[in-house]
Amino acid sequence: MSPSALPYRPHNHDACVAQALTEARTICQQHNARLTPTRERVLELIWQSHKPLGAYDVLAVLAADGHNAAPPTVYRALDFLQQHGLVHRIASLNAFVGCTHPGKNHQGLFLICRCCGNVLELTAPGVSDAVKNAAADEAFQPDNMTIEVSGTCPGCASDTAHD
Amino acid sequence: MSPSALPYRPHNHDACVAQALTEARTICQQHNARLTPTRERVLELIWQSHKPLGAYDVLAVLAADGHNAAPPTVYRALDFLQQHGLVHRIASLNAFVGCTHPGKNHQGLFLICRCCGNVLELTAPGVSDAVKNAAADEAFQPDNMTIEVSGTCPGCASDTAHD
DNA sequence: TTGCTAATGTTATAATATTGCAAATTCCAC
DNA sequence: GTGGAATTTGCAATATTATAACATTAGCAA
Ligand SMILES: [Zn+2]
Ligand SMILES: [Zn+2]
Ligand SMILES: [Zn+2]
Ligand SMILES: [Zn+2]
Repeated sequence: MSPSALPYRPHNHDACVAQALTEARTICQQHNARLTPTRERVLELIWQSHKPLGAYDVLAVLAADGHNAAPPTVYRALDFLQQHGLVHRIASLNAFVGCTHPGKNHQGLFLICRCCGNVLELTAPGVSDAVKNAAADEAFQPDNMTIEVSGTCPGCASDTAHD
Repeated sequence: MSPSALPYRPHNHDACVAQALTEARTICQQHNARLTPTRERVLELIWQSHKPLGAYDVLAVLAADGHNAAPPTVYRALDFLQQHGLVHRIASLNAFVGCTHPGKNHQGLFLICRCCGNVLELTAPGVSDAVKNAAADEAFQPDNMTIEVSGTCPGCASDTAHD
């Protein structure tokens, strides 16, 4: 199994978070963008697991933090993070997940487990090429793709196998 | 250009609608499902163009019809129509569009024009195979795919070409 | 300092979707 | 046809997700 399959097996998730935050700082510096405390905190929360988090979930944690935030605070932070390629929005869930390939130019494909909720982001150039070809056949100029797959991850499949 | 590229060029759209309704009746009969007046009317409204329609847009037209409907009426009708493969929900737009391949077993790929709003549904087996392969490489069992591409359709591209 | 821009706070509201229960309709066996 | 089950609809309330509009503050440079 490829090492990218991280969410599906035990791993040192604190290291995931730490790395994501470090990379985010670097990327924001390169972009001359300010990773303010609120933005950084939101990113950290999004990374608290490999399960997508809703904007209002983020909001609730901020509130618990003592940060008296309103929805726009969260949505603005999320917009910023998306803009800089640090998080992705999962359209089929109205939720957000940390990008596992930040800084790299990539088209994500998301494998969403219905059972455990974890999301694995793949780069899948083969898929985006196939989509581009299909679009080109219709003379359509793509500019953004949403590719999301719901199903069962290997962990959950083996859990339920011995029923 | 393939004949499926219908929304992007002038065509007898009344014929589109009529055919969609006829096929819907047939399919519901085959499924032993009841295409009630409300459901049929909602399907007709969804088909009023090749642009996806929001649930509340449908609701507004029903209201104008004199039908005193509440949101659940519309969402239930849309659920029914989705269940029977007569409409698709476009996750990136929170809106619904008529299925152009009803009755056929297919995985849709949607080309969404940002400019005119029209959506072309493709079957694109190449794409779904590529997605299935990518999923299989991670031992993931897909069960539903969302593949949506935003961009510029050929009509809109040629309109803006001579700027 | 002053003035500019980006970022945040705040309030309100818009837009999308669901729950739960009661009433009506339709279906089907008898 | 009639009774009873199952499906469909009506309806009120509410949940969830997202944005608009405007005031305030922080960061930064001339
Ligand atoms: Zn992790
Ligand atoms: Zn990514
Ligand atoms: Zn048409
Ligand atoms: Zn379809």
